[in-house]
Amino acid sequence: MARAPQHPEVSEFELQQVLEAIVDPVRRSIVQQLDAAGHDIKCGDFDIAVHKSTATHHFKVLREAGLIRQYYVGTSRLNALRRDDLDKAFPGLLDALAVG
Amino acid sequence: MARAPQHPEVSEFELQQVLEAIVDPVRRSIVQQLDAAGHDIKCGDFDIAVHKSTATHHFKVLREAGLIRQYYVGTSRLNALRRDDLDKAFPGLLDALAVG
DNA sequence: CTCGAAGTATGACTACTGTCAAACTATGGC
DNA sequence: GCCATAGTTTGACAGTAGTCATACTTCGAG
Repeated sequence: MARAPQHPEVSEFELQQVLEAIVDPVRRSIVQQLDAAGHDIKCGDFDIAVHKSTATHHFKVLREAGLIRQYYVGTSRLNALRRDDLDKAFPGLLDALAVG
Repeated sequence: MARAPQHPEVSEFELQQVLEAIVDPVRRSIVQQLDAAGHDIKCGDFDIAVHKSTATHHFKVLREAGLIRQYYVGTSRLNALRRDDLDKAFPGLLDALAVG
């Protein structure tokens, strides 16, 4: 289990990578659940219809694109939406996605 | 050659389909060129690095998602960005994409 | 210290999608 | 009528991405 997962800086965000991340319905759902909740969510507490290992893959894609920040609390991994960072890099993008 | 290509109504727009359309770099480039130009552009006048038949495919995807409107003038096919319709369906989305 | 819970890593499989080539269609000009 | 031009259609192919199963690691509880 990686103790300190890699997170890109805002300056490193790439639109192409962000779009590829959110185009997947499962990942977009994860982002929307985080946005709607307004608080961080454990990997296991999301409402997604895929296998655990598949979920891990999706979280990794979201993290590497800069959409979420992940950190451990005990054996659980918590996920936070990087709203401020995303608004800085791509103003309006997140809001436009929340609609659908 | 289809004389009257199908275009979806604004009410039929689907975010998933729009995202799948613009996630492709070639297609996003087409949208950005249309946006930057401010006027309609012939299929053959875009600056894209793919074969003619591949371009046809991309235009079709963009059209069916509702991003562009196509109409014939002689043997040429002109492409128009459906900015107003998109702003209605997904406010802020197009602007957020123009940034990158 | 042992066990269960939470998540990760790896490998295999499938399906989709972007790509090109070649043949075809439709329009306008000569 | 003929030909060049613009774009479409069809088929084939390669690469990639989402998926699951299995095995593994790490942490907390008892």
